Amino acid sequence: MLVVAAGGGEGQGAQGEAKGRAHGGEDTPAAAGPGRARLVAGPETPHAAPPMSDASPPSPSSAPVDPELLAGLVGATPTLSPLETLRHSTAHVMAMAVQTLFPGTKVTIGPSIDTGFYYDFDRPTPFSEDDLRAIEAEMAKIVAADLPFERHERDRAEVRAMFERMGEAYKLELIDSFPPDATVSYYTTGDWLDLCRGPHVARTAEIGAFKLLSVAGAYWRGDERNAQLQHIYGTAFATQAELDAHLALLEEAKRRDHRRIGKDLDLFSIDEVIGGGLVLWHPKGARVRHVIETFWREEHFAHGYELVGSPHVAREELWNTSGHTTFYKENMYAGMDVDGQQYLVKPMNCPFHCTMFKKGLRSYRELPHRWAELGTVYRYERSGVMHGLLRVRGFTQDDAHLFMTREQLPVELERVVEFCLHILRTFGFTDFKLYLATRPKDYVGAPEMWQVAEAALHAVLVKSGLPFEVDPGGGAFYGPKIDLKLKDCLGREWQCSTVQVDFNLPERFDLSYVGADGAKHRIVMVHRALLGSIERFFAVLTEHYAGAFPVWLAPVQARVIAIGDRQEAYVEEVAGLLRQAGFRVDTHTGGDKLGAKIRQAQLEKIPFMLVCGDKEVAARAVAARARDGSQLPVMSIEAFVDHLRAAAAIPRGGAASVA
RNA sequence: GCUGGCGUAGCUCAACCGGUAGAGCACCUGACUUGUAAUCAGGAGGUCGCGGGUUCGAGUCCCACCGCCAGCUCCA
Repeated sequence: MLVVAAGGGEGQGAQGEAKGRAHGGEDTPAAAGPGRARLVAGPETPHAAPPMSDASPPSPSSAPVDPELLAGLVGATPTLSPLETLRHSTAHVMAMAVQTLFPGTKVTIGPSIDTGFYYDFDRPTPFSEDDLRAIEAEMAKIVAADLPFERHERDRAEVRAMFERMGEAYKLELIDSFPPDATVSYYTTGDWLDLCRGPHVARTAEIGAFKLLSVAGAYWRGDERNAQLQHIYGTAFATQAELDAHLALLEEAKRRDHRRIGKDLDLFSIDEVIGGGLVLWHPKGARVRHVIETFWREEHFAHGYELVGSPHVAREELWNTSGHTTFYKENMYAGMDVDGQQYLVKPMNCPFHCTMFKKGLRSYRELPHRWAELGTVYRYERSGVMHGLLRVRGFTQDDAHLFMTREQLPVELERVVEFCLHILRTFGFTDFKLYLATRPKDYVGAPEMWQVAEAALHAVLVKSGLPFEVDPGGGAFYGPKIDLKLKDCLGREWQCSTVQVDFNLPERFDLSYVGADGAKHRIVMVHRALLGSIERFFAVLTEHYAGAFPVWLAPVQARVIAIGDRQEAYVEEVAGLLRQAGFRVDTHTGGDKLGAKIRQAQLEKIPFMLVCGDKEVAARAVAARARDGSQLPVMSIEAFVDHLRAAAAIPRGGAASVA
């Protein structure tokens, strides 16, 4: 029943939080910046309930590399794929070109990455776009010279002395981080050399097609307390055709950018006067959102959930109880004084649901409770990280909290994952990859409970038949979790869904139930979000469909078009009938030529255009054109209603969408 | 937040070395009454992101600020 996802992909859409240690707590107070409206930074790992794993910009996903592991590799040549080797060699050629053209520039590191390579340089003046072209030209010369890559191994002191003479301070720092007895290698390319453990292609002529794409600041070793370097990013492939294909993919991604489409189709906007990361939903976007949310609510009722609601603010005491004022301070906005009481804007919904659960004595007979809410939350994000709808400061989570006995956990987890896949498939996604994050070093809760939960999560993953990876120690301090990433039509991965077991809040809120034995037992709690946030999911949907939403989601499903003024009354009548039948329909009458009316509807990506001329009026029919340019036979209004009804049916569970 | 780039009409963009802001689309009006991706003509529309400064004169140069875009440990 479960579809197995394919491998590969671009690896976009992961985000810091996907790593389990939610990002907020890692910000130092000093780094917090002038977010005046916030509380003072706090130390620990944030709670990150149904973690807003949503709002992340497309960014490469990767596992952190353990420094000790790295140290163990020193001297040894790592295994790289042919493409990785080629890219790494291209990075060397770029560094050589840079040091040739810009003497005095210091080199740092230049690895291959999923989509190409980069090299970070230390140079007082920044590189310009023109510099990139000059560097490319110089690289071409090096490739044409067909210089050999030669590996040299020397003892550390010797190599160190060499780089010291060269004034390559960063290389010295790297060498000093190696174990004392390590053999250190470097590679030469002609008369240029670079500390490197390899491997490389044999000769520069083996380097294929490459292109330098951008230059930006990057911190030495990724730490913003370190010097900022110049990061030149490029990509390389074995053949020009592959490079062209990659560049075409980048163009396609640009064409599908939800910020572009959001503007073109008048779906949403973000206004600087309102504030960064705060979204205005225009009528068309709000209409799509309404369809998403209506479907979401109906499905939740159908799957044993109840909908609940909670306010946007609560007294500070609530957040003290939940612990947010300690471990989530970083991401919370400063409160407001109400009658002498401090109120804080909610960054999460869970404390409300927990409070609700405590109303009354709970029996095992009534469990589990599955309480869902489209809850709008606000979280501080640093100004540089906002990105369209993908990373915002105010967003609506499709949140739910499940309160249960520990015995119910395995079954409930399985139900949640199945439900999640059902929802995502309905929206047209078919490729998924799951990640299980297990107990970290610092954690709360009983080890045996972790064991039970991790085993249950693992069983769900296996049963799903979907590809998954385990991230040992990647769970939140309060419980293990499954993150689900979906792949869009360009193969990019996006994290939306998350299912997290929480051993923390039931303790903090003292959530319990009376068991069959008459005694009180601790509740087991699960947080989950399926779409993640409505904003982020909407962005992913928009990019996946390039704005041509499936009929059931399209803001306007059909436009009735009059060829001339004579059909205007008929057009309004047809539109009225379709609206009465429950469809989203508008009209286009007036002086434009038919071609112009068609063109406009095409640009708006409206699924059906119903052309009405004198012939259609006489026959009480419509001539429908689909947005793919195909022509439906002229049919009666009633026949078209049937056609549209079929086309607009919600493809529950993932039937192919029509038109 | 940091580094770099950018910010001109609703949108996409022009404006040489500083000389007093322009086009297309969209919008409004009129004409046209049209058969499947742009009919024609006219009109209106801009504190050139904001605030200072230099200059006889600033969209253009300088400073500060705001915003947007890209990047910010896939590791010698």
